[in-house]
Amino acid sequence: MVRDIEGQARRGAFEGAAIGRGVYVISVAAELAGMHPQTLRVYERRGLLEPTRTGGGSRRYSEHDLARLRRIAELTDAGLNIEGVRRVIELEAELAELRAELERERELARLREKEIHRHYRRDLVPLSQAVVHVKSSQIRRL
DNA sequence: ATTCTTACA
DNA sequence: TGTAAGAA
Repeated sequence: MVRDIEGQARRGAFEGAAIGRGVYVISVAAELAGMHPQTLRVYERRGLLEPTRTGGGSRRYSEHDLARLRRIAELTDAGLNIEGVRRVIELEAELAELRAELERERELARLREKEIHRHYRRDLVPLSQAVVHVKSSQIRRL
C-alpha cells in the first residue's frame, strides 16, 4: 500500500507521539523490526501480537506493537519458542499490573496511617495539664 | 501491496 | 521456526 518507508516512519513518529495508534503497514513494521512480513503474521496467529485492522482488513502496527516485536526478538534470541515468548509476555504484563496495584494500596495505607495519627494527637492531653482524681484504694493496687 | 493457505528447510 | 510461492 505504502512503499515509502521513511514517510511511513515519519508519520508514525509524529502520530505515535500523541497516541500509540496503529500506523505502520506490515511491510514497514517488518522492516523496522528487522523481520519478514510473514513472520509478523505468524506471531499474530500464535497470539503474540494483535495489530489493529483497517476497514479493508489490512494490519496496522502501532509503536507499542513495534516495542512488543523488539521484546519478542529478545526472547526468541534467548532461546524461547513462540509459546514461551507468549507466556513470558503475559506474565510480565500481569506483574506490571500487580505492581501498580501494590503501589495504589501502599498509598492508601499511608493515608490511613496519617489519619490515625491525627486522631491520636486530638485525643491525647499532656500529663502536666491533666487533672487526675484517684481513690487511695486504687493507688495501692498499682 | 496485502491477505491467507500451503509447502519446505 | 522462519521463509517462499501461489492465488485472490
